[in-house]
Amino acid sequence: MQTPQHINLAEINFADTPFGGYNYRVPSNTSAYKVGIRVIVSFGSRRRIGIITRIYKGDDDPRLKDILEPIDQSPLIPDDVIKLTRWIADYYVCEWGEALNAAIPSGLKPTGQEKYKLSELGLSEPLIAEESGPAADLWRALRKVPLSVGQIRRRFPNGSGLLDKFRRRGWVELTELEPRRSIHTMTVKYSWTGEVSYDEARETLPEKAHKLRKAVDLLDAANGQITQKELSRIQTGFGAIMRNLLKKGWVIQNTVPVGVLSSAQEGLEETADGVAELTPRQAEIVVKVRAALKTGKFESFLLHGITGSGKTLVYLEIIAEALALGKGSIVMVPEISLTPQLTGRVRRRFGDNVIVTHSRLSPTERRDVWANVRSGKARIVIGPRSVLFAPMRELGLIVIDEEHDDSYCQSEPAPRYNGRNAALYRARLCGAVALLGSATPDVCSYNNALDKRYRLVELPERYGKGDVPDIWVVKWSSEAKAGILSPQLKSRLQQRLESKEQTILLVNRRGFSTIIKCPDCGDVANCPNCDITLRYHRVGQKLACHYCGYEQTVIDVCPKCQGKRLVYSGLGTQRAQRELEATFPDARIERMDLDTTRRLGAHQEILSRFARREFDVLLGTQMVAKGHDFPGVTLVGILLADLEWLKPDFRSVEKAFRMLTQASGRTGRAGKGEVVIQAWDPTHPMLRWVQGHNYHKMFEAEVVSRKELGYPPFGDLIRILVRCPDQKTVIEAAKSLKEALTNQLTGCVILGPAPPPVEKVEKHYRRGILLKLPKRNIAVTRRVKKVLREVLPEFRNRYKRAEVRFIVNVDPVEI
DNA sequence: AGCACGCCGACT
DNA sequence: GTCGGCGTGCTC
Repeated sequence: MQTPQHINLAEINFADTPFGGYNYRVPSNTSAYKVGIRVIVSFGSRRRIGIITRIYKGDDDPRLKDILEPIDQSPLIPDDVIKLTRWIADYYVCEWGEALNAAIPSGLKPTGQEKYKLSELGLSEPLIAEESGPAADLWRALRKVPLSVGQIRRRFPNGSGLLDKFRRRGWVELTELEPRRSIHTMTVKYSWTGEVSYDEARETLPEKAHKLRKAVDLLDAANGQITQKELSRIQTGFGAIMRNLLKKGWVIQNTVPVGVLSSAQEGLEETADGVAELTPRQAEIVVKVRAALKTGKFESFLLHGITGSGKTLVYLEIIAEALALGKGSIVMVPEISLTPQLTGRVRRRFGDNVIVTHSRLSPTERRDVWANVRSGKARIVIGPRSVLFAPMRELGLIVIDEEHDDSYCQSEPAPRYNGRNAALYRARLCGAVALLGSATPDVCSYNNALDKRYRLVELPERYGKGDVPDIWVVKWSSEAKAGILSPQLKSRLQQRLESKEQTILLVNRRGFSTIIKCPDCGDVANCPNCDITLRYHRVGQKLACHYCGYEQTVIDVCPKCQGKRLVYSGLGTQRAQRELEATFPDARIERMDLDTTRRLGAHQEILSRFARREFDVLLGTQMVAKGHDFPGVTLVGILLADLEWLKPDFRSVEKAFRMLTQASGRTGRAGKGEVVIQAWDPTHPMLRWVQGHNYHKMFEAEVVSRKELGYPPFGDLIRILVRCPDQKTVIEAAKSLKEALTNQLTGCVILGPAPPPVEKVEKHYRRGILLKLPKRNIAVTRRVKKVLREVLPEFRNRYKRAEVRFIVNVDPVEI
């Protein structure tokens, strides 16, 4: 039985700082308040938008405030996603609000920031209008337009002080923040009233009223219903015309949500699909997954299928099954492969049931996508990492393509989470099937499969007549002065050019030269903000830092000793391009790297032109290695292969294997292909595994070395990065954090603090602390995270003024 | 994060 | 005495 004091309370979390759960009273009309809706509450002197994360009965307390009003009519964040964000916050040691923020589509976040405007008292301050000085300037600026704290700080010297003064005098007040209420984009719909028939209308209208006649014709053709949005696509300037019809009483208007997704879904080519017939192996896998789907219980599969083995077809069959069962599907793909490859095939098969999200969508488009998923209109949603938060009803399947891909890991800002693992958790919450696919699975995932945590299904053969390519490894060194191509690669490239076949060359480093050194004093051109050499870019004649984006003009005199013999050395894509053009003057060569694909659509454009054989050689960074089919390609050359496994990261061998394997997979789709790998050290064992197309060998070797060092999957890692503009402070802060952790933690190894490979980035010095926890030891993991939750806020507070940041990364992808 | 409050030294 | 700087603590 309830006591009278037991009233309805709500826990509110905010998606911005200050985070932390706060409790409010639920007003008497309780039915409007549900978990997952946004509400407006009073917080200190301000008003904030929060999300109800829990509704419960509790004792009243005079300190509690009432929720002011609800924003949404139905939950913005469905129940399972609320639980998912809670899990992310716990597991990845971040604020719940940060995780919630990741789950809200940008088109539904509050518009703008809070701004200050002059209060009545401020406006009536007569003196200041005449005076000069910063205060008067601010007053005049605010009289024109409200400004945010940030704007004031930027535009006025001592802005925060001035603002403080204004506040104290009561001259300013905050403007109301305006949440985006409607989850739909609205448009005006015109409906033919039928008071006159279309023919009568046409007779009434004068011959010359072309536009009015056109409007009537359009309405006639559209069964009497047309939206402003549709009209504006046909022709501009219908506004006045429709007002005219409105006045005549021929049409009525009302505001409706835009039903059809705007530009979001345009430009998605539907790639031609061959006859979709499953091989016996594929069919076997489909049967297994289908059976799991039908049980309505959580189950996870790892589909290990080499490049070209037909993983996509398996996905399509399972999605079809889910659709037939009335269940929704989420398909997660790496950002880069959101080109027509997979999306085109899914759309072709499932048409309007499919919706695609990607990073280039505007906030409004994201909101549309979100609304269409939630309404149940789209039963299949495809997108990168964030798609895992899609409000899909009756979720039955999550496909995670290229499950090993690092783009599933968000490193900045918090929540620093692995989208693949979070998706697995969501599948668990919903009783859905998770289907992870990869040609070169994450070593941890494969280990999970062997441990029976996932069910392993494999496609070891290429689908169709494609054959695995021959892979040659050759020694190459810059000292040889023979140019960037070894004789072996050069002659093969020559052959391809003669026989009109295509070649892909991978040089995983941007720019022209990577090191600029003065031979007289030994000085190397470094970025002023980071501990890294500047790269020379021939395009634009500049020196650039690839970490922070710093740029300066080319130098020909050493800034230290005025020596004039600066040496520009080191190979990047731009130098490779120039050397190739010099060696093969008739070849048509295109470069694809971050610098040539910055423009919207440029990436896809280059690939499409290559597919149409408009050029012979595609040269670029690792983006040339990922997921595209080019039947014309019969040669792949990989330069500087050693760079990959020399990276200071416990997963560098795994990553190098993957990249070389992926690149190799770009050839041989339509017959015999060849791959030439150039390396300083051609004896590296990893190269044998790549040559033998032997994932298992790589896996076995990695297992041995990681077991020895206690790295995943034989131990869990948590990395704490401490960064600060001052080197001394960062060293001290990291050291004392380590001490605090050492005192409070047992059962885990604490390494560091140590400077990371690049110590200084963007004017901030860094130190890393690494916690090695025993494998899957829930008790230890829990204790460690609990200690972090207690200790970190203390340290953040203590070092707040020194601008020290403490960044926690659970299961980091690099160390 | 913002904002209030309270404690100090520098000015009218 | 008052103004403004900055350190500390709270926001349901």
